[in-house]
Amino acid sequence: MLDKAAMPVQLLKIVNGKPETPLPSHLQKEDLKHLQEGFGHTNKYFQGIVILYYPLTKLSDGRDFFKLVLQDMNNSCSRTDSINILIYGKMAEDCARVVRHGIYTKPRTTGASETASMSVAPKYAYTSLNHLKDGTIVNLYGVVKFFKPPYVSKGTDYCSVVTLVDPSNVKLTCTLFSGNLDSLPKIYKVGDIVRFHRIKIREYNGQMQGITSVGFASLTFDGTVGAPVVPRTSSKVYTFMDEEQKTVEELRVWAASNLSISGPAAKLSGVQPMLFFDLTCQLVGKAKVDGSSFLLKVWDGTKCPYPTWKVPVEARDLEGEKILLHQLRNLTVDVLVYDNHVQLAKSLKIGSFLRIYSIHTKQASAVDEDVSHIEFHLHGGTCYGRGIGVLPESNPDVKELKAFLESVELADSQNMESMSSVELDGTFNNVTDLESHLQRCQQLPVTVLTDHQDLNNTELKTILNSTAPQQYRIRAKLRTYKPQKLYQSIKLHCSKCKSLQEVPDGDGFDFILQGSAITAPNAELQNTSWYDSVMWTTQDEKQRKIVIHFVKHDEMLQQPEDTLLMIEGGTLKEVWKLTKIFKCVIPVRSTEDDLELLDLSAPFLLQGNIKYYGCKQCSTPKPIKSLSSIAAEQRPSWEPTEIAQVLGIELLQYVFIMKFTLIDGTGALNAYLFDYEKFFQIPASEILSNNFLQQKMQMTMNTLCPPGRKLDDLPWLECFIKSYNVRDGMKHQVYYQIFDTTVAEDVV
DNA sequence: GTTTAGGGTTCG
Repeated sequence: MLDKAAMPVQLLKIVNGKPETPLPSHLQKEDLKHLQEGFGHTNKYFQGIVILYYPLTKLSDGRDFFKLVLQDMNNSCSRTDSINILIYGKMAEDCARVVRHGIYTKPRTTGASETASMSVAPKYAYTSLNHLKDGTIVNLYGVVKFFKPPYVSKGTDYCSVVTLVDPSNVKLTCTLFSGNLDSLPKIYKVGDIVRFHRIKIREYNGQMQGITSVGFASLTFDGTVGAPVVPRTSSKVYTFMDEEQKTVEELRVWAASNLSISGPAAKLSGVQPMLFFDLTCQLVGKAKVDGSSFLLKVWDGTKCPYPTWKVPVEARDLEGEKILLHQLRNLTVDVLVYDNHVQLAKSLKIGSFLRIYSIHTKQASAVDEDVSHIEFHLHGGTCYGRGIGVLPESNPDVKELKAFLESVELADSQNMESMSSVELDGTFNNVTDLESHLQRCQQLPVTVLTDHQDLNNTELKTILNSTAPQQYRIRAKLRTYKPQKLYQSIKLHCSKCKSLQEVPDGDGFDFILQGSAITAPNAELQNTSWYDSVMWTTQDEKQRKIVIHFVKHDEMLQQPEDTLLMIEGGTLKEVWKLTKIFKCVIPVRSTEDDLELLDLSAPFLLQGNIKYYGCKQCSTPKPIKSLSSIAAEQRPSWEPTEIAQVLGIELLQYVFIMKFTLIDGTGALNAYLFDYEKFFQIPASEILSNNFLQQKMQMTMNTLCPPGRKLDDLPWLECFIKSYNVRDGMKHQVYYQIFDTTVAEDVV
């Protein structure tokens, strides 16, 4: 490549290892080890891979200067495997231009470094995974497709196995070793993005393999589109600038549509027997069991719906806060870890946040048990990435978990406080006293009125014998209720035609999205005065076209959390991911002259976890351009009601519909609860997508109607009910509905 | 100088 300074720079295309156009015959290839100081090398050439290059700079005499490092790809393990090349003058500029275009990452054009250092930051060259060659040491980027969190190997080091993919669709499995746990990449989930420097490439079993070499260093990034690009690393010094940021962002977008990344992680409340899953949790206690197994007591704030096993251990072997272990005894689960995981498990700190990968839930029953229980095992070995990872407090999943655990702990400690005050109070010396105290508590109603306190109670018998319509105040007990599965109580209600309908499931939405993706995007509807559009085609064989229209405000794009966007051709997963980042997402498709909403069986708007639907009967969808009127407002709030109104959509409201069977000793009647939010103090719109609220509602219902209680022991409810007539042909019936009533403050 | 593991679920 370098012959005489006057020779113009040419880019040679290498096909099947040979230059497409042959090199001049007088040139001879020279091996790096035959180069000698002080010798002329006229008519010789050296071939190598650009592993590093520096920005083109000007010397004090005005000449251009370019430095790059080439590595001999056939000889990279020897000590003299690379050569520094310094180029001056016109050729420096030409060479810099060729190098920039020949490799994966493009260099910045400015020379400023982010650090205070005076030195010029080097430009690393990155090899894409389809261009790896045996025996080379390279720098590369990849999306994590599979990984084994660091574990203790049988040798002297920790080991972590990581499989990467990149947009060339080539996979590379890397086996990384280090005596220092901290210097292995901090990968927490599939989809994370890594940058490896100085990884050695070898061929193993007919495939390329990566392995740590001297000076190996890594950066790891969250793979979520839109998340901050913050590297996780143990290196104190690393180069990371605009190009690197751009590369990570590009890989995120690529991964989002080309890699299947599993959805939200399983919680203890969602475990099923006989499966493997990853659990994100906090360590509450640990204990040695025997030589080959070790016990971890963990919780994630949710309750496992099955009885769980308790591993018997000596009390003195159990490490952890005794009080907390007792308080959380019904929420913690015992995880038994085996063999190679024991050493790591022993070293874990109580209180730390863990992700336990590929836990096995096993159904079993002990001899003295009637019902079976669930056991949690982390078997020996590292198949499927089985292992334990410690998550830092800065991890977004940990932040979310912490907030959740704090809310659970708060509720729990309040109960503990009231219990201990009862227990500590001298008046309650024995069980009978305690019971009578509890009974007195039960005299207090578990629901209260929000209005009409001056009205007197009416007995149910009197109400049943009266004509409708009328309103009453009652004091009654909740004998039973329907539906027992609380999520079934959520319906969609149209306030215009009064119809009720089931909340559609995700499959129907997926089907409608798939159907709409057939419609080709209309280029004329992109980049208008009120939105900017971005279109791309997926890399897979489907070649799907996706367009995102970002609605502007004052001709400017807003922050993602304030932005409404419309999407054409997206999948369920893509739409769902966008809702995590942007304020509002509206799925649309192109017509000849405007974008339009999809079928109203699909949500017309998604905000956070909430899907908003329109009434098919009462809506008259208007062209999408009607939205521009909201975009032009002073501060667009993107309220669903307002969006629905301008789009001609009759917004369906989420409601709880339940049937309460009430008794008071004089009679029994069924009263309907029709509630948006007031009764449970939980928005009906949020409950389907919020596990915590579902548990909260279940707890509320357990207080109103404690399972397994005798009639006498049920708590009292204070309610307002109204009677009304329903005539259906010849049939006439009186119905009752609860209103102006809410669950008591101490019950919520 | 340079092993370890080299992805693909279970003894308990």
